Amino acid sequence: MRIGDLSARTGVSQRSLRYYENQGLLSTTRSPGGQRHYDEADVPRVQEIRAFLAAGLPTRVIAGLLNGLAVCRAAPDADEALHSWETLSRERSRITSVIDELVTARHALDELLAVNHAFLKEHPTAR
DNA sequence: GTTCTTACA
DNA sequence: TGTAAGAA
Repeated sequence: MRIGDLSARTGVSQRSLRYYENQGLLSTTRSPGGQRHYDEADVPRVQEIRAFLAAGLPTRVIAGLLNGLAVCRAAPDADEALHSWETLSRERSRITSVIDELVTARHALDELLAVNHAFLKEHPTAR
């Protein structure tokens, strides 16, 4: 499929898709005229890229993760897959830490909101 | 009509 | 990342 199709199917702009390719996150095949061609597997791949990007990972890291993912899928029991597996596992831990920090931040905000709510309850005219 | 590259806001 | 410009 062409870039317009992939864009429509993933909701990701053509601009971003070209950018992902430049960052080494996506590989494409070119038609004689120079047009990019994507295959079905690129749809879920773009979805993964979006998820990692949303998780705050820099494109450089994502490129490495995606490769590791490919390696593990190709030969789950190969030697090379072990290193990739560890890298992926490490990244999972990092993301878990970030989530924990976000949850903590949310708790803090909840408390501030609770205090503010209590204040307004005491002084209805304050607002 | 769709996509490509390059460049600018 | 959006958008514009000019070529393919």
